[in-house]
Amino acid sequence: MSLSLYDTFSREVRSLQPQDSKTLRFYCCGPTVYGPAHIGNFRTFVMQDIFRRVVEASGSATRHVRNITDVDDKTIRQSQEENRALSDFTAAWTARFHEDCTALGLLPPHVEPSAVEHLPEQIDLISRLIDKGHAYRTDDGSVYFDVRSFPAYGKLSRLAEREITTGEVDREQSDEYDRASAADFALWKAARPDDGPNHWTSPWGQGRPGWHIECSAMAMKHLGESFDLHSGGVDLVFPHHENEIAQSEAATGKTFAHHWLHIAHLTVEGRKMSKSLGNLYTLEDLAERGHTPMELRYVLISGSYRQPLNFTFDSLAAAKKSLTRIGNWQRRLGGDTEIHSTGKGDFGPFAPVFEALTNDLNTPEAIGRLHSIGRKIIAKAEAEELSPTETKAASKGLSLVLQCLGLVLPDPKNAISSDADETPASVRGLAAERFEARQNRNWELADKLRDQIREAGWTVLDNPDGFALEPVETATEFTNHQS
RNA sequence: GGCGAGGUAGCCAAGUGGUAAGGCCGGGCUCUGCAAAAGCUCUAUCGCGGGUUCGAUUCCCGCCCUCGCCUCCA
Repeated sequence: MSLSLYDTFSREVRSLQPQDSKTLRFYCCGPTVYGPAHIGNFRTFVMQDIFRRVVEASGSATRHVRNITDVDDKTIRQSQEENRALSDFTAAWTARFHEDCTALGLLPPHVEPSAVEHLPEQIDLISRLIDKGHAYRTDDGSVYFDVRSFPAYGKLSRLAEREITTGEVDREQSDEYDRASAADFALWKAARPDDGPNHWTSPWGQGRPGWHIECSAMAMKHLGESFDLHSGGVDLVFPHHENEIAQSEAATGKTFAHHWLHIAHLTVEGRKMSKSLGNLYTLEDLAERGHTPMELRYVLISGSYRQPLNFTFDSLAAAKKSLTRIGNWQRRLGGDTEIHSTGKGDFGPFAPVFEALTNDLNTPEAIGRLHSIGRKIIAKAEAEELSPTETKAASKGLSLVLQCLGLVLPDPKNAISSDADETPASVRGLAAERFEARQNRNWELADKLRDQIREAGWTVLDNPDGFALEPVETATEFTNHQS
């Protein structure tokens, strides 16, 4: 395996190797399930997915753990407001999250632990910290991590202690929990009246876990006390990951994660996403505008994960075009019928694409190379300068490379016969008739039938060997809706 | 204020100490009964000012501007 990857901790690009030289074990901070995830969240998950695919295609096995945060301020507050049981509430949003992930072609993690299902592990970890003098209980029954007991605190985000503790005064006032030092953070929060029934028994009384502790406990349980890589969005560097390091390493004395991967944020039309700006989009929002999840995936990988990426509806439209184009190449090369479960294999002429991915997951470079290599190959194919062997190699390489990128293109064969979708049989019948008319060079009838199909709300697109049908809206819906 | 990232064609976005990938849009062309696709092709000297160098967009300094994080937001 030869993947080099930027590491937030050392701040350099380092070669990544599984510690046991077989299985790369990594943890991803998952979603808080209190609403639909937005496209910015998915940038992180998509990049983590690419990471995994590249590792696996490089010949290493993976163990991928991504948690579900189903107990915290937001889930509790929101479920209370809606008068729903917390578990029902989070189960529904978890299901929605899974649907979105599937639509985006994300490989499911090997383990997807939930925070409420790991309370014993969290309580145990907190106890260890108290025993070692790294945590203390307050009068109200909460437990805090004592930042001063862990001198290395701040090493990931490189904040000197002085900076950590200044500027805390305002917030401390509004915080209902009392703590010894402003930088200390909650491991266990005592139950409050507005938590409703959402509290659990602990040695320190009724309450619930703090946010950070769940990831430490679950990562350790499913990956061991020391594992290969941890990742999340950049905003998690501080405080979340900093706190995870503190808790975990204070408890175990071992290096928590050996490599830290952080994905930069997505901006929308040049601005930070926020509810007040009304530019927080979900997959559903994009679908309403006629865009597919794969188009979004393409956009999300069109920039370097280390740089903020500017999402625009123009780029979504561009993605649609590019995907169509690549799909056509696939068809022209005859398609690749073999299944490549792990993405391992001979990339043939597309090897440089994969190579770009192993260089710090350079997805934009990979896409660039994919286009230039693909174009050349198709030109040769058109000129009939491609031998059957070369065609096969190109077809397989293209298929493998697309798999590494997680891009699933619509099967052109399905589009031609249009039997896999919800096209009405009547429309399909008309289109079939029209195809026959065209074969007989009966242009008059063909044009008439096309008009009829259009009246039924469908656009018919001719191919040399068949036809495709598209609803009229989606065929024309790619203008920029932003004002 | 602290820490960090960045300013590359109309838009999105890579990259390199030796005169800039790719995609979209736009122009030209080919093919196509029409329409749509598809294929080919054209379009930038890299925020500003210095410095180092034979040579900088790429390294250093200064300036201008944008953005992120700074306690629970991917």
